[in-house]
Amino acid sequence: MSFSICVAQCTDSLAATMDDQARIMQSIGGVSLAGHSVQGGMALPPPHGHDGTDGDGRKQDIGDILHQIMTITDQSLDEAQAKKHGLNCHRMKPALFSVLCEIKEKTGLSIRGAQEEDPPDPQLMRLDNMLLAEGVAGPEKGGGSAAAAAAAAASGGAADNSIEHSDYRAKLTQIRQIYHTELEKYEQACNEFTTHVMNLLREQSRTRPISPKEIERMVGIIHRKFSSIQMQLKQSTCEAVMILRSRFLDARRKRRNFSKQATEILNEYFYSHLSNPYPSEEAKEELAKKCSITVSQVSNWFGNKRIRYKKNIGKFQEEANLYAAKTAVNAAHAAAAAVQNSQANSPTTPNSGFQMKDEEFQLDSAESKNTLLSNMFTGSSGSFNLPNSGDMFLSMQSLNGDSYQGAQVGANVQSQVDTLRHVISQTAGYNDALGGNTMYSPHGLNANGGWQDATTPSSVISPTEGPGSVHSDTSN
DNA sequence: TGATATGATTTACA
DNA sequence: TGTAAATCATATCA
Repeated sequence: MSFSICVAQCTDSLAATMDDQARIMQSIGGVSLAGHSVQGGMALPPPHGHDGTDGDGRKQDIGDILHQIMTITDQSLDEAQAKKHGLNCHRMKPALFSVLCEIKEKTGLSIRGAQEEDPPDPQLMRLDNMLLAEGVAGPEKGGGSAAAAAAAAASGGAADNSIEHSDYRAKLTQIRQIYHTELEKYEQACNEFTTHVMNLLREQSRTRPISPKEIERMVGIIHRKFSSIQMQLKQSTCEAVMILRSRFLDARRKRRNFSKQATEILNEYFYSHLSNPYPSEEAKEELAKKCSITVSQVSNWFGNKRIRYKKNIGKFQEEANLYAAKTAVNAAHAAAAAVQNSQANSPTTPNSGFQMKDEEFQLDSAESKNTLLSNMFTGSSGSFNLPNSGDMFLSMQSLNGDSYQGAQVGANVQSQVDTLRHVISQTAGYNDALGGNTMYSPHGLNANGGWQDATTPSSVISPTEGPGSVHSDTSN
């Protein structure tokens, strides 16, 4: 393909040079080398018709010379070498050489085509940069992980994502390998051809005047030819990478819904921070970890949630109540655990039972409290299902950054009790909420639709909030 | 199959 | 740079 074109062009160039030489030889006139081989066994016929009148004869001569040139390859290598040697040793050779130099100078051959250094091709630079950025060119750095990682960061489903990611990387590695193999081949071919041409020219420089500069120029031409071929290779590689990437990104657009658990975790955080639903970076990371999604997905989710909640608060009322109830149950669990811990840690405590101040409820165990609260929320014992309330509670604990700390339990007991009482008093109104009254109010929203204190995102890790204050926002 | 839900992307802005 | 808002594109459901 391009290589053969290049070779053909170089061969043409060489043939043209030889043709020039033949013409020069012809024009030398007085210098006769009759009887001796010239240039690879080419015997110059005796000059005739030099007065310019015998045009046909001259044409015939040129025809003969050309014929001899064309039949050079018919001769054996030894024969050709012997003839060349004969020419080099000829007594008139220096004279011939100087004449050739003179003619060359006159015809300007030595400077013909001389050109200054080309500036770096911007297109080539762009291609190089892109290949470098994609990890195809340059040192291997995990197979162009940049694009894959960027795409992976924005896509969901950790497991599926990693499969897609590895698939992308495998294909990119394949492209990289092919690219490097081809590049190596081109470079090798370029070097071989350059060496060959240089040897040829050096060889010829003994017979005809060829300056090192000219050799350099020829090498430059060859290199330019090969670099244009390399550019085609780079362009093809870039296209392949772009296609691969677009396919990968297209696949990424096929979204999958988050798992139910992930949505619950996110919703819990959202509704428990309703007054300021702006998780900090740490909170986002924590949530992302818990939900097996990425931080940017958490950000997306909160962005969507905020806007959709704000747009249609009524629609989310039920959901808000649901999560408030869950939070309440969690808080109840926390309170119960706190009490139990407190009892266990303080055997001298006179009050052995957990009693509400108003004596309305006596909660002996977490289970009974859970059942009781569930009943309260739903008005019946079965309609409000909290299958994972225990798990949810655990997740809420860690979500808030504070693991339930036994050491602080004693100090927090009172606040836990207060919280529980608060929750219960709220849940008492939940039945009303089901009938149209609302337990949740968009209290976090300003009159102009913005969240209060939106500029100071809350953190999952909030030292001022104890486990019982998980729902601190919702309980307002 | 259309309506709705939902995750992702884009654009503008402070 | 993070967010609001609009919008797109796909998933899900009746």
